[in-house]
Amino acid sequence: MSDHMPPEAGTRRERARADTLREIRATARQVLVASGPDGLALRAIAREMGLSAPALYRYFPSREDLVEQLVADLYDELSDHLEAARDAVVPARPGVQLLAAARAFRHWAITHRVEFGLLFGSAAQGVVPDEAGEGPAELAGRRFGGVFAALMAQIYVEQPFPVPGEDELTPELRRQLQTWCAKLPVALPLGVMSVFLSCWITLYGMVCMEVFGHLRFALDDPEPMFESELRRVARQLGIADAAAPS
Amino acid sequence: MSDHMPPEAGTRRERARADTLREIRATARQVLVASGPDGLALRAIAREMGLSAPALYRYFPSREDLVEQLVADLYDELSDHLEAARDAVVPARPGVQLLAAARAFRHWAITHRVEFGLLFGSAAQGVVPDEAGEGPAELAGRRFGGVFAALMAQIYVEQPFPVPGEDELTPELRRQLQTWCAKLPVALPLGVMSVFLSCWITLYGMVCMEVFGHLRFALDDPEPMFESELRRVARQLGIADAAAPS
DNA sequence: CGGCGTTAGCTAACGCTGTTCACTCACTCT
DNA sequence: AGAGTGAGTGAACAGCGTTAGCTAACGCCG
Repeated sequence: MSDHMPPEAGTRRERARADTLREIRATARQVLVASGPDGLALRAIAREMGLSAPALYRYFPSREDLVEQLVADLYDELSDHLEAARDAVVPARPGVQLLAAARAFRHWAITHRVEFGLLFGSAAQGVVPDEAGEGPAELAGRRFGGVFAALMAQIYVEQPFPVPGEDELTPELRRQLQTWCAKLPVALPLGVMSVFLSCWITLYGMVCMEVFGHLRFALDDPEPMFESELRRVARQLGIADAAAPS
Repeated sequence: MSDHMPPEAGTRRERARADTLREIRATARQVLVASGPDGLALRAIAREMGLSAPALYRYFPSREDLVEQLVADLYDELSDHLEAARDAVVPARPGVQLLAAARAFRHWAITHRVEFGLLFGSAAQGVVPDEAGEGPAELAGRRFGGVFAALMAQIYVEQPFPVPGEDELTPELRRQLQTWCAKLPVALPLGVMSVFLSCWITLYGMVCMEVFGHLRFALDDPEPMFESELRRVARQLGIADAAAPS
C-alpha cells in the first residue's frame, strides 16, 4: 500500500521524530527566556514536555549540541526579523533598508536580551572558539551577517560612496581583506569591505554595550546615541538622507 | 590590587582572614583560567587551597558574590595594565597615551580571553542587570572606564578637536548627555562626550568581536583592522600624527 | 592563668545538574 | 506471526551550590 503523499514526509516514525525534535527546540527556547541561560536544564525542558531527561539524548548527543541548535534557531529568527524589516521598506531603497535592518537588530536585541546574550555574549560557544569550521550555529550566523553584507554591497553598487583606495590601506589589512574577498561570491573593492567592517563594528558594539549594560555608566536610555551612531554610519555610506528616524 | 598596604593593620585574626581572602581570590582567578568559567566551582577553588567548599562561605555569602569580587579584581588588573601602558609613554602626550592604552586593552583582551569574557560578556552580571547601584565590580568597572575618559578629556583640553555643536545633537541625545554630564566631576561640552562615546563604542566593539570570534567570518587576524579603526579614532580626535604603530 | 565567646573549618546532607545503563513497550518491516 | 528497531523509562553516578550542626583553636578579659 503506498499512499503517496505529502511529498515531504518520510515514514510516520520519521514524522513523529521530526515533530518531537521541533517541540524540543521550541520548549528549550521557552525555558531559556523563562529561566535564563543557567536555568536551561535538560530536566527543565523534559519536564515542560512531560517526558524524562534521558529521552532528550535520543535527539541530541549532549546538552551542548542542543544549545548549539538553539543558537542556530535564534540566529534564524533574528535573520527573519531583519529581513522582514528590510522588506517592509517601500519603496525598496537599500539605504533605507539598511537603516531599518539596523534598527530591527537593536529592537530584537533589547526585546530578547537573554537570547541575544546567548548569541553574542560568549556564553555558548567557548570564549576561545578555535573550533574550526562547522555546526548549524556557525551557518545560521553567516546568514545573519549576510543580511547586512548584502544590503551594504547593494548600496555601493547602486551609488558608490567614497571608500579608501587600496593604497590607503596598510599592506597587512589589504592582505586580510583579500583573503576574505577570495571567499566571497562577488568581488568588491577592498575599501568597501573595510568600510563594511567598520560600520558593522559600530553597530555591533553599540548594541552589545547597551544590552550587556556597559553603557549604563553614562546613558540612561541609549537609543538617542544609537540613532546618532546610525547617522554617522549613514553619512559614511552616502545615505544620510535616509537616516531620519521613521 | 589597589588595596593599601604596609601597615597591614588589625589583629592577627584579621590579618589571617585577609590573607585567606586574598588567597581565595587568587585561586579563583587561577581556576578560572585553568578550567573556564563553567569550571569555576567552589569545590574546585577549595580543593586547590586544601580546604572544603563550605569553608568559602565564611568569606563570601554565595558563589555569585565571589565571582563579583573576581570581576572587580580583573577590572583592577586590567586598569593597572592600561595605566602602565599609558605611563610608559615618553614624552607623555595624551594622544599617544590614548592609543597606547587602546592597544594595551586589546592586548590584555586577547591574552586573557576567558577573563575578558567574564568582564564583558553576558556571563557574569545577569544579562538583564537592572541591579541598580552598587557592588565592587561596578566600582572597578568605573575605574577602568575612567582611564580612557580621562585621557580623552585631556586630549580635548590640550588641543580641542572638532566636535558637533549642541545644536547638531538631537534634543534626546542632548538630554541624555546632560544627565550624564551632571554626574561628572568636570563639565565638558556635550559634543566631546558624544565623540568619546562614539570612540569607546568602536574600541569596545572591535575588541569584543575579535575575542568572541565574531570576526572570524571575515578576518583571520583582526589586528590590521584594529589598527585601521584606531587610526580612524585618532583622526577624529585630531591626533592622527600619533597613530603610527609603535 | 583560666575560662569564655568568637570564629574558621569540618562532615553530612539536600536538591539540583549532565550523563550512562539496562530495561520495557510499541511500532514497523519481513 | 515473529523479529527488529527505536522511543521512552527509572535508577544510578559524579559533581554542583548551599545549609545545618559540630569541633577545635584562637583571642580577649577577668
